[in-house]
Amino acid sequence: MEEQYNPHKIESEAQQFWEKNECFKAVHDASKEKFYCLSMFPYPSGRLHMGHVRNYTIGDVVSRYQKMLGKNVLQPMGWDAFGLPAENAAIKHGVAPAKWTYENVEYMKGQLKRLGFGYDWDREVATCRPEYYKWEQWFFTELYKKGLVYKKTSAVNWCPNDQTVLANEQVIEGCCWRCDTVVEKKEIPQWFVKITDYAEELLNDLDQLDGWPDQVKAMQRNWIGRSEGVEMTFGVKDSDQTIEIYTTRPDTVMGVTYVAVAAQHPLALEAAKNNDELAAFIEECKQQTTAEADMATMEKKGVATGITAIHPITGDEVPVWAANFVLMDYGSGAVMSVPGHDQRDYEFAKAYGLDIKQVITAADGSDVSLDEDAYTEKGILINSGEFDGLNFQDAFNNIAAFLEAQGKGKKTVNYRLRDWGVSRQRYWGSPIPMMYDEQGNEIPVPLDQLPVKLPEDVEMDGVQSPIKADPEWAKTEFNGQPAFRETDTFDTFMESSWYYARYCSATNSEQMLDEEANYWLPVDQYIGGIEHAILHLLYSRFFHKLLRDAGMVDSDEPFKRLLCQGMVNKDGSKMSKSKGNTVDPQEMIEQYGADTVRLFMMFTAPPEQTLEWNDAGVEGAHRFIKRLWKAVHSHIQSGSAPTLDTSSLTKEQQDLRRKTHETIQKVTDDMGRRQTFNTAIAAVMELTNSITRFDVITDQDRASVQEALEACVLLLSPIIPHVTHEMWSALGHESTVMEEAWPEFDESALVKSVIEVVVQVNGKVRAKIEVSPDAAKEDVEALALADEHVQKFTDGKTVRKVIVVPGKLVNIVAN
RNA sequence: GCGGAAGUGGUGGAAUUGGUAGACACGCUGGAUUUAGGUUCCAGUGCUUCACGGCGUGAGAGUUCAAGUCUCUCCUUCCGCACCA
Repeated sequence: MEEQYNPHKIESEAQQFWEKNECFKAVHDASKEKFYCLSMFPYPSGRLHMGHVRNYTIGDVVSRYQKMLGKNVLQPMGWDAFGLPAENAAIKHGVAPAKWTYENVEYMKGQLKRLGFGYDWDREVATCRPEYYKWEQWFFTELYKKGLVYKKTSAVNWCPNDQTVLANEQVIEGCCWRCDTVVEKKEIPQWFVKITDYAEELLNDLDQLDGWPDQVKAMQRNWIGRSEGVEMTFGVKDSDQTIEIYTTRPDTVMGVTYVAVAAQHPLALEAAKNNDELAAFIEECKQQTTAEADMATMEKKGVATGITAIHPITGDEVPVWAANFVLMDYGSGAVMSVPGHDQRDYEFAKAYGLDIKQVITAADGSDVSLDEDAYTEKGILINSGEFDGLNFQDAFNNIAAFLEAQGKGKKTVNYRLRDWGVSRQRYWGSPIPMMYDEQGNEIPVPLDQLPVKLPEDVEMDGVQSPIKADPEWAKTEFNGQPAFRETDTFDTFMESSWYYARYCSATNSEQMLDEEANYWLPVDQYIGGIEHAILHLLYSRFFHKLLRDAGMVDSDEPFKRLLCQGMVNKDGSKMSKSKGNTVDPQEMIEQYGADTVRLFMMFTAPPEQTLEWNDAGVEGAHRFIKRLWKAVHSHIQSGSAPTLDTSSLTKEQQDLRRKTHETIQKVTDDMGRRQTFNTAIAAVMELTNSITRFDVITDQDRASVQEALEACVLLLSPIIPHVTHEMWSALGHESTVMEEAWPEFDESALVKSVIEVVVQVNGKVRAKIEVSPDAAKEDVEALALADEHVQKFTDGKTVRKVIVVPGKLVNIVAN
């Protein structure tokens, strides 16, 4: 062992050792308990950023810790390789997206290796490889055969900058999630996957996910948006048409004074043919749909359609209005309006002079006024004929039953979740494996013709996808007849929705998944950014259920435990190129070595919390490694230490040994149950400080230090694996530290001969006394009362009460 | 508006079950080593007070022998969703 800590030499040697001995190869072995640890795979953008380093360090620490616990660990890595940036870079630099992507993959792979992450590279996947997307294409055709895939022409979110369709989830406050351009509406034929068929299961199964953050589960619940209500049918006067509406407040049905429909509602469109004002309004609404951000605050506007609706219960005639606040794609695009008890309906009624009728009054009898606002609380029905006096729940049930008996309505469950539009008009993605005959009939591409390969050697003109620009590409045949390929590609969320499963069977060229999938899955620990709380994590859960229903996996959920790591900030805001506050991981590794970067990341903040980058903090982490290095070096200078004789330890030796075992106990809990790696490191730092302060005179002193140093090395090895690899052998071991068992604490070492007890008078600390751990309560109390510092504060007062918390404190109440 | 998280020294953070607030580290101050800088080592470091003490976890109330932790009211910040009938 060299006297000076030389991270580059040590790290290179350790990495070579791991590679040569295939230390991270994950082998299917049904006799062993498995642990599948997965970090979200990166988009190969060029180089790693600090967010990646944080994410992957956490994953590597968990993996190495679990391996030391004796688990058969799988930790794979791959590339989310399709997507827009490759096209943009290709246009900018005149290089094919594939070439750009593969070069980035090579560079970033080198960076991951340099950081010492223990991946099984034999299972590496890149989603842009035909071997990968072949199975995605095949699975899509299977879903098509099952009726879970369909094509429909619909208004989609269109980003005029990226020239592509966006999923609802990719529209952030009316703007493109990637480039922030204001999104427009466009009518385009699209492929959809029926995620709504699984809405209920996706919602209910969230309850199984005990290992997920509440925040993420809440976001998914919110996104799925289940509501219970009643669907009912209004008649149309002088017509056999009807208007379907959905409401969650059927108890207010007797307060309906008008019906509002979306501008795009078929009835409104029809009525507009003879109504210029309505036609103009519909046109105006089309323009407005883009700015969804303003929707909530937008002024309520509408135009009377001239149509009269018939109330399903009373038979009363109410006007039908087209209104800008009614959404066409939620429910049926029409609502019953109860201005007395719905704030939007109220504002609209006020604006257009429509009737406001009160049908609900407060359950506690307090005054209800409709002068300023609608009364939206649930209360007791009035002015509602036979339903008067009912509360919300009874009214809900009775009115639903009444409508059902009349054939005019029924209870319904509604979801906000929409089907997943997976078509993209971009080039750099998996071709959608469908074709059309000359009549335009849909034909799924058969398995023996898969994959439908995306040509990789292309030139990008920056306007159109090369497979759309080249008419020859689409030409194919089916059963001897000419056919044309779909030229749209999949949303890249398709690839990232099942990669976690493919790692298990990554090299199988015959099947999408095999028996290994059921050995490794579900993922025991998933780690990634909170930005995927809805999109990726919901789609993956959906895909897992599809795989399950196709008989390929037998679990219901893909990710048992989820950790969303916080952002990496500098100067108070997220590191980003545009802000110019990035720190390049590569530079940090070159300056300090991988172990320092890993240690700093794990020490500075708990994993879910935002981490503030601090150059001085990196120095501090580096300094700690050097201190530990020095402690090991000076210890081994005097030769090997004898065996520790625990039966005859001095007080100082006992104290150090207790500290060692307390540290093992705490770090074990912090690394496993709590996942607070920052406090685990702090505990080892304390132990290191105890070692440094410990006077070494006898052989048994050296044996105590040996035990303490070994604990430090073992406990830190998941976090700083290279330097501990070197120190472990320097401490005289033939074995490899990463293959050692995680240390266990010795209960008997934790026993104290005296314990310190805090003495409070009226809740304030006044003294500390030393007592035997098995001292009787009465004796501790007597000792506390007799203490001179305590007496200073009890003097002249009467002791009313004494509380003794064994082993901790005494509180004397006196006045 | 709805949902979620958070607010503790100069800074990052710790306090896990209601029981010593500020572990560990950064920074700073003083000292040793050094020609100097850096490194390394030692000591100090919540505020206040000469001291005994007093005060102190966003604000205010409450429960309790005891509150950073529990309850209520309020303020602030961050994140997500948002005309979803």
